[in-house]
Amino acid sequence: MPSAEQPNLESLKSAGLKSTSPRLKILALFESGPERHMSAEEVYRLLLASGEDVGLATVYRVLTQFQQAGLLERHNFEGGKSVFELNQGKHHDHIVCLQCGHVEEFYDAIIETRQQNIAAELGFGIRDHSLCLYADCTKIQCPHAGNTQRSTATPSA
Amino acid sequence: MPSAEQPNLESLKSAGLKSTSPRLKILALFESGPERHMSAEEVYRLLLASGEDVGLATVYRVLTQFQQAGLLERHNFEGGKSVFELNQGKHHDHIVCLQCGHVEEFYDAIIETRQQNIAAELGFGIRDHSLCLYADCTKIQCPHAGNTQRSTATPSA
DNA sequence: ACGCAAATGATAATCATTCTCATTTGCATT
DNA sequence: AATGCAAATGAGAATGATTATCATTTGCGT
Repeated sequence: MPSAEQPNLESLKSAGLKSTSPRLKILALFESGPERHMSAEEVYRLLLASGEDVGLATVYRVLTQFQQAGLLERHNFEGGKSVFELNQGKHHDHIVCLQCGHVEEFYDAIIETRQQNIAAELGFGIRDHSLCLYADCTKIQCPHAGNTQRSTATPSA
Repeated sequence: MPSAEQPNLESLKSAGLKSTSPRLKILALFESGPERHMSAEEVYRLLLASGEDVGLATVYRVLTQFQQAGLLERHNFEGGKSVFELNQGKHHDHIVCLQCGHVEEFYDAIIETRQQNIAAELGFGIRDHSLCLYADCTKIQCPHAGNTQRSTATPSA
């Protein structure tokens, strides 16, 4: 027998979390699911669709635990619901489709540097930051038309 | 008698909104109140505190109407609630205290330019964007300690 | 196999916000 | 100044996302 290779079990263990069925399934969904960025309800629906029987409350709990453990990142884009993605270590910003909520990623070294400089100029350190560009589905040929989006949601500046 | 000078009445009129007591009071609060950035509930509480009798639903309605009319800007920072500020025409980004939600403003031409470039590089136009830096109260000597902040709120990147 | 703390799932509760609807009010017109 | 009516208001119900509660189940060390 070859030596075991179960990164998910390891991730959970090192996070102090028991290796349970819902947790493994949620982690697997982020690692090999159809979408990198998912809300709690999307995760819930995908699990139900694949025949898994997990409660919505558990999904919320697990997502929050994973976020606190550093396995996932949480984003609060427009639309009123949190979106999660696998924490891959590499920082990046986002561009979100205002029509369907689909997310694309980008990274710009100049902006990152500038943010640090601004923080320094203002005399304090940034704990975190959020940069999100909003665009229309039509412009980015987004393949995810017709999703949910809160009606009154308006981009903040 | 000198010629009338009532910018608020004008603002409402040109927005197609009737000049009512709640609207004038809310507008006045943003123009000369203690805080440039306020949530619906903060507005509501300040009005109650100053003896005005407006309903919370009306505050929400009026804020949304003002935003749609271009009188106010709406921001969706961390903390789960929308924050409004007078639309002064000059675009700026924000730095938000993670402890109490107090907001400071800044503008950086380099970042603005860079965002346009990124949009161009990715091949589509930005409709809007949101840049927000998050810091701790302690670091910015924020005078507004002990306010509300959703416990699970986490900065998005 | 045991035992117990941790985890789960169903449901109630909470929070911000919007909707409903009966009553009131601004304002243009007599 | 009196009238009329659409627009606005306010109280409370409804909604949507998320969290808390609590009895039952399960992972895992002994």
